[in-house]
Amino acid sequence: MKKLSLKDVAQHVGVSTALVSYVLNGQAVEKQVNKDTAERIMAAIEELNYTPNQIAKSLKMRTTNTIGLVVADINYRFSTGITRAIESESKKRNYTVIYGSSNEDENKFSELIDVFVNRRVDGLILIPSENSQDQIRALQKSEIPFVLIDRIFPNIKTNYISLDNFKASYKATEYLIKLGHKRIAFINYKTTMFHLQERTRGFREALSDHKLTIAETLLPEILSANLAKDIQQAIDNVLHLQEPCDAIFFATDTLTIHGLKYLNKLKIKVPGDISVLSFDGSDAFELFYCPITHSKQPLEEMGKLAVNTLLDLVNHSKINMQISLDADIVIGNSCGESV
Amino acid sequence: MKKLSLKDVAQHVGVSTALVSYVLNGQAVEKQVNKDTAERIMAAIEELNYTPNQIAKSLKMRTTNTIGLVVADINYRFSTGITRAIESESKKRNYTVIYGSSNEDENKFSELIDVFVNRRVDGLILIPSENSQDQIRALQKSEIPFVLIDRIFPNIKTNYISLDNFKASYKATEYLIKLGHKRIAFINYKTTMFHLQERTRGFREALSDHKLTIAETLLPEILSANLAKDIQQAIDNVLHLQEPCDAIFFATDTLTIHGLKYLNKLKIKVPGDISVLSFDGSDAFELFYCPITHSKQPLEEMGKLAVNTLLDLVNHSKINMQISLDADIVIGNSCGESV
DNA sequence: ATAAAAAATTTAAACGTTTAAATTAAAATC
DNA sequence: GATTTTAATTTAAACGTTTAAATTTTTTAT
Repeated sequence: MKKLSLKDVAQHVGVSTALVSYVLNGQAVEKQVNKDTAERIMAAIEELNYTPNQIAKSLKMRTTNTIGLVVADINYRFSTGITRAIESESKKRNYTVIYGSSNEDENKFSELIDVFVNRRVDGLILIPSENSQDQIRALQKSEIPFVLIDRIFPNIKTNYISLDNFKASYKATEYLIKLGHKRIAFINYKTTMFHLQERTRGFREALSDHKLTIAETLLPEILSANLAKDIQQAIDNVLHLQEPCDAIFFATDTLTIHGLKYLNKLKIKVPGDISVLSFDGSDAFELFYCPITHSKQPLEEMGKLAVNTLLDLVNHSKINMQISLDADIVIGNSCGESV
Repeated sequence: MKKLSLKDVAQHVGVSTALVSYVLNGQAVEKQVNKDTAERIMAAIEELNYTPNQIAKSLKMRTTNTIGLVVADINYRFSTGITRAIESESKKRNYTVIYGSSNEDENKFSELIDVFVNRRVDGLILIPSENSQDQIRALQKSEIPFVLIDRIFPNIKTNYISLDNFKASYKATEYLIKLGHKRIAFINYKTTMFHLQERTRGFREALSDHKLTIAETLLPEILSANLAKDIQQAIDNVLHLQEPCDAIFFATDTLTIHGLKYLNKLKIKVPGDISVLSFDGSDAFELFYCPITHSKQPLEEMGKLAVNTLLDLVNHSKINMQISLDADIVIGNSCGESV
């Protein structure tokens, strides 16, 4: 059962390939194809069950109707959420997504982009890994459209859809403060990534705006290479200060998970002994005995906006979009809300 | 910065496109290209930073070096695990994966396959949704190679990589029995899917082989459309029999999660009040107070085998592979192990 | 020096589309 | 019925590769 070509259906109808192409692409009226002929062609397409060869089409049109998506790690809840949103929005717009995960490795990130560019994707949606500025700059020099999601580089002017991490963190911190917490620890990665630094900045500013002192001992930094141990160390430290802390705000869901595991191990009760607030939720929270209060990113919206922005760029609009969205706080019971 | 073509580098060197193509594809010696010329061409490729247009190449070669992957739902742990494995193995073999999620919808499943086929993927790796037999049969008639993972149709002879679900379930049940449990409930979906039915079969056979009576009341069936409520109902039922059950074996990780949430709510302690065994693990288990004993599928291996089998097929080997793998039991403490 | 053999290179068609331009057929106008 | 206008269709080049076959150049043998 050889795949048939447009030529085959043209021959079958007894007409040139041009006509078939016209009716196939809905240009029948525009190109003044005889109505009767058009119908015969349509019928033949149906009958022979012909589907055009996208590869040939792509070559001719110099566009592939394909979006390349690089996520930071497929195992992140953020990644699957955003991927789902991007995929469904792309499909609506008749685009296919090619997909890859950098696993937080800048080299793999670059490789994936190269592969996608060679495949002539029409555009890229990227969650860049740390230290990939050079790669992003190189991309800018090429003419291929791209938009960043989630993580951005403040020194590089690109199109992006991101959370207003500063604001989200500020608000979440404020939420803790208003519940009466005075000694709040903020556990974040030691990182050069802007979006995470912004979370720290938001935390600090909220404290100082509410006249709380910022104790550096309450701001431990975790090395992701040494995640589990560093978190245990950090928690031990903030719990054993002479003025111990009354709440911990974790800067990512992964940090929260590791933190809660350790608190479980120490038999420290949430929120009885200590309050916990998480940046981002996780399926893993579901089985914790106490619903974890967390700020929640609008993944659906981000994905949708990313696709729409990208496709605008693909269609040669000269827009320049820097979109920052707000997070919601999902209120659980881990900050002592019901007390 | 216009993308340059093979012709451009040919002109730059002052040579025909054929030669450039030969050295580009490592056929320099075979095609007796002058060593010096070959070097000049290489140099030019480097200098101009030329990369071939994969689209044009695909059109000519009638192969795209692309694999289409359809998973059942991107949010399943199984999906992300297998995707990761497939992606990394594909990359090793110089293939790109195009990817989509059917969200357990047979129509979306079909659509995705159509899109991929139109894109001329070289082959497909599929986790079929329920009721997609017709689609699979249709695929068989086309000449495109594919392999199923995880879920298979016993009445259709296809290449597949799957778990031996019967055996895995049998062994897991046996594990419970050997720990002394006598009244074991098995909570599964009401489904036509073979792999899940096999789990039930394994459970039943293990019981009868160990001379335990099979009480139908201990085998509730859950409608996935009514997941949360059905599970609560099911748990209520098996707990309030006159001879109540001493262990629950959940047939999937999702069922386990919902089950544990409800047990939490009822303040029923695991394993103190009841033992719990899960088919497949989940990140969500991490924060449960008790490590959940579960059988674990070899995702890495499955993904790798799927890619290798598929690529064998793509290369016209006439193999016929039905591979069934064994699961491991990851021992936690939820079946009363340490008592 | 010439013929034959081997090495190096080029030519040109093909993959399956799209589409501007050219051509032909039909209808309208005088 | 000749001319113009409009409608319908075809032609052919192009997209960027690959590769069999043809051609040219160089080397070897006589």
